[in-house]
Amino acid sequence: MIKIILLEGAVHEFGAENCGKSIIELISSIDPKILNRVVAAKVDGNVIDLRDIPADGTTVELVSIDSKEALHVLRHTTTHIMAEAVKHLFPEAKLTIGPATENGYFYDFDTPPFTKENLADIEKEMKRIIKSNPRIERKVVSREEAMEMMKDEPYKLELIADIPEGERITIYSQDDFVDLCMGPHLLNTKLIKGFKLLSTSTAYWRADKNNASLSRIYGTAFFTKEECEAYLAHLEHIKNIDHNKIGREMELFTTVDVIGQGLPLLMPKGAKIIQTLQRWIEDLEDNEWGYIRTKTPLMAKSDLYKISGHWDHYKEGMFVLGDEEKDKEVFALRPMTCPFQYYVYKAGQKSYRDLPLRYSETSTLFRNEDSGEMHGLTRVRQFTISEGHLIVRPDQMVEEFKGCLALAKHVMTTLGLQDDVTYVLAKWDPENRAKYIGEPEVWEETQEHIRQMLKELEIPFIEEVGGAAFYGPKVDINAKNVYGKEDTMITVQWDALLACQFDMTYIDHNGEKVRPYIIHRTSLGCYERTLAWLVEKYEGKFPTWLCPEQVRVLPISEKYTDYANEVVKELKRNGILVGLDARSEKIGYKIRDARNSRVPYMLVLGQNEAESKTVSVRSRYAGDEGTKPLQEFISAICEEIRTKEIRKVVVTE
RNA sequence: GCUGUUAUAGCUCAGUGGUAGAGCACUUCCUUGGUAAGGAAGAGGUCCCGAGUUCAAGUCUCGGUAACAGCUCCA
Repeated sequence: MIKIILLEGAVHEFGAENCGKSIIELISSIDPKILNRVVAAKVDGNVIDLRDIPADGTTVELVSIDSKEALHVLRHTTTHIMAEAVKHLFPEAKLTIGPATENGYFYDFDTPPFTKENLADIEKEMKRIIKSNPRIERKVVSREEAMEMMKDEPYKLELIADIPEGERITIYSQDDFVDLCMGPHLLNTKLIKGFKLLSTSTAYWRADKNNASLSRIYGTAFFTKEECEAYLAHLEHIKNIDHNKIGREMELFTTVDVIGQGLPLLMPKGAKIIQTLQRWIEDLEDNEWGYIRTKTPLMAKSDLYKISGHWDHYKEGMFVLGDEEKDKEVFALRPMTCPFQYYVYKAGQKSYRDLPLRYSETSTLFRNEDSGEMHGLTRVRQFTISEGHLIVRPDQMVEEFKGCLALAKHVMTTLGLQDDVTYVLAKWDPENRAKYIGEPEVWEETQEHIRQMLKELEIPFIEEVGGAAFYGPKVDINAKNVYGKEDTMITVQWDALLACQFDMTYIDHNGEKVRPYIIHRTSLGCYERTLAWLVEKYEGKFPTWLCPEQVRVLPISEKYTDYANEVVKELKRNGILVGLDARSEKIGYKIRDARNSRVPYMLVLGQNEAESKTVSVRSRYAGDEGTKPLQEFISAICEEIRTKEIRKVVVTE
């Protein structure tokens, strides 16, 4: 017996006499029209092809065109259509792989890079193919048959050779196009209503840079033209909130070719925001979370890095000053702060009573990234992090680690980013023990401790096998940028090992020298990267406490410059970051400029205000807020800054 | 690091071998009491850097630098 669950939930049962029929045939016997709204099927949660023949006893669920899985199938089929079009226009191009992705699909070809014009031609050919509505066929074949069919496609032959013995091999085809593929695919192309080729690039075969460089085409597809257009509009929108674009427009940072790659210059506004963040973090750590501050050198002799292991394993990533052959001493700019803080610890004998010691430093680091890696403020060669090392007794480890997570959560929440991050418990890989030091039981126990802490702090998290450092598991807090690319913002790492490497000890209550444990952690992570993230999160409209300009004073004409100056002085006296626009243009210009600068409050001053000592407030949160006494406005904004309030931007303009 | 695209005024860009351009911004003057744009005049350019081809290079060729996209990498 085979059960088919229809879209509306009704269950159809087929007797044994129907075994051997494909899902298409089974559905057609109920009502052929169902096929217009179904693109695949699911058995035990696995998406399968409608051409498949369900085994006796199977329950088959249909996948409607409204589902996420359906979009995946649609895109997978679209990429095959694209490959067919490429084959028509570039018969010498060799096929490799072409999967659907989160937002679309790509296909890699071994052929010279495509140009923009090529893309337009390919798109045209795809339209022609889709219009002709070819039937998409599937064949289950033997390995030999597959190799015969793919004999002119060396990459496909390589893939066939990798298919495990006994696994089913399927070939999909439409028109003259034949491709090795697991499917599932649409039955024909008439459901492809909206599609677009987005960009070209190159990629390595099997993601290995030693392999051939392939030409990739990215595209996307939807079941309706409207959805496709909406997605393209969305792409256009995110381009306009990319920190690398608006961060420059807002004059937060800039780059200069003669200064170098990955070395952005923070301009006054960007520097102000980072200063606000830094003062907040330093005070928070020192006054409320028990940290003590260090200030250690930005460079050291090679000797230090030889002890830490960086000289042997990370020299390529460091800026080395001097020539090992010629110079007596060679220095390198620091890529991390760990050993510097360890030597602060080692500068005196420590008792178990001294621990935990929570060292923190606003630390500038230098990493010589490969030239293609730099991006805006998120991937740079010089950056500053809130780096800390907690030297603790083993029995304090859990509590202190939990404290670091709680601090990280507090920081995220204050910035309004708590819901935008993914907490990742990066674990060891028991299958790859050579990569890690320590006993399996200790790893499992430590990981369970961390799991427990995250649960107690009510932090949702995912677990990732193999992401741990060689010395211990860690929690990474990751965030996605506007394009969906993930970066680590904050990390808290468990380290029961490095104290030995640096010969760090304390005297325990028996009077014996023992090894402390170490927690490597950041509370806000990299300031530059955080700024980038805030820009994208708030589209440049930061919470008031972070704004480099919190209020702009706009006299309605030059007659009120004196009163404006008075207001500016009073705001400054209250610690408010204020700008004055005393140009002689019409007020409309001034308001436009303040809005473009994303200033949260504007005070529009005219005769009535000057006489009655009030201000007309216009804010990005509520539009025109009316006229109020100056002191009332000051108290309100000071309170907003003090509490670091995050107000929702109301679009009134 | 790899592949591709790009680099012209503060910004966005036009300019396919023959006198350096537009819009916005800027400066000055006039105008202006209200929410995306009043008028006039003016200033502003080693056309990224270096070499080559040419009678002649912003334009063609080569090398470098930087920005962007993707890949790879991120101890």
